[in-house]
Amino acid sequence: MIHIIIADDHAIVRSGIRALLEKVEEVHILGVAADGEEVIQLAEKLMPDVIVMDIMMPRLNGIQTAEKLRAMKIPSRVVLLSMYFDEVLVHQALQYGVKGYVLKTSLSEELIRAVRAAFRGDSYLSEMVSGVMVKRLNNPQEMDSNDPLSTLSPREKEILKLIAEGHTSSEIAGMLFISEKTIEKHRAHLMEKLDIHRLAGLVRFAIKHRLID
Amino acid sequence: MIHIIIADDHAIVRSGIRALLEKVEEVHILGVAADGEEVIQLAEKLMPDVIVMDIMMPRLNGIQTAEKLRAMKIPSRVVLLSMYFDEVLVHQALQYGVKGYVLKTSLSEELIRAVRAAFRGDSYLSEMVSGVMVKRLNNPQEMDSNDPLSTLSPREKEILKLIAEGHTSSEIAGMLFISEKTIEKHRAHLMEKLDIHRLAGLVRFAIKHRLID
DNA sequence: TTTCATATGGGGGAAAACCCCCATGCAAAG
DNA sequence: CTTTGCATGGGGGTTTTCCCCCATATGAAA
Repeated sequence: MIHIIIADDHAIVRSGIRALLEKVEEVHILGVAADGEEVIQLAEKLMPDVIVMDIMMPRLNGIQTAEKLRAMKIPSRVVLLSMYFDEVLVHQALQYGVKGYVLKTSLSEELIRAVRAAFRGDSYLSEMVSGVMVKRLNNPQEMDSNDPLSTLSPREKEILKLIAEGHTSSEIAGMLFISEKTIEKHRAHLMEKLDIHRLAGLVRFAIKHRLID
Repeated sequence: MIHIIIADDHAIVRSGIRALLEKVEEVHILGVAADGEEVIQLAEKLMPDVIVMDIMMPRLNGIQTAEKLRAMKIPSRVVLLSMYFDEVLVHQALQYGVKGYVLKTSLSEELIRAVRAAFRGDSYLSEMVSGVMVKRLNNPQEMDSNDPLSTLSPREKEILKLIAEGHTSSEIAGMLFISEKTIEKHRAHLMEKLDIHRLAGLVRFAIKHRLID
């Protein structure tokens, strides 16, 4: 029997995951929680084998909760669910002994696989996640990036901002008193570094990282 | 029997909601979809009684999908699921005949209630949602008009979303099975209506008005 | 009934973005 | 002292955007 606690701040998602996991025979759901604090309290009392929780929760988030569980020497294995793939979060999660990192876009079978692996003490990462992490291990130091913005030089950030504001390369060249070719060079370099190959993507990146708006 | 289609871009959530609704006896799940386009195709073929879908999806979002279903005279009732409460979205949703607006933070019983209400032709809004909407009805005129999104046709909004997601005109033409020239025409029309004459501006507009991100 | 918005489609062309190739100078790090 | 990253600049080419011109069909509104 795998004894499980489920945590997600969205009650419907919580119930959905519960219903999903309950279809697996060897699974028994001990309880559910809406945030990390509740997880801690429940875990202390119920000693689950596996805790399946969303990474984005109010009060204590998934990572912080995993950290605290570890500090309290609660032996439950943690499987994190995440909306997006975030390299930094995965990295942190693994440091705190998290056994699974599954994207919500993954098939439900992946979640079940992750739970089983965690129960055995093994790790399970969504394919997309593990792929990038392996690449990571091969060249570890290069960009310690807690933030992709930090991989950009000041000049690149300046130009990215102007691009995202809607200026053309020739306009930017005029503003900065340098050649249009240089702007294009920076633009290409930006795209390569960020692995974004379309203007629309650059604009979204700039907004997301608060260079504009 | 209530015949249902479920749509959410996160496979795990999708399966979870499916498992949840399948526990209700009179419910039968006809199919699931990952975005609005798939919903349209499935709904046309399977004629579900109720469509339960997330409001935030790639390609066609929940609101746009409801709008399109209505335009196509598909009689299925729509229940929208949303992460958070957004007055403008609820207002739009109700305009397009959406029968239910349920927050993901609601209890799963609420979703079931909403599905049953929709099946009967009634409406169901999460408590928090209905409260604010009633307040709204008491002073109706003030808003509604200055929303530039409302000046766009459904097709234009659909295409704006795809543009902002970073697709080229030819890609979009391929997705929608229409000519690249028509996409360019819509694009030009969009820019004229919004008085935005650069791609970067369109992306910022789309994000600001929650068509994406 | 005529007009208007919507949605569809096409030709052509200038500008911008995007993709290679090439190079120089400087400063920091190995 | 050589390498590496940053910033600068150019040649040349394809694709995409953006701007005109043109058109047809439908359904709603005036």
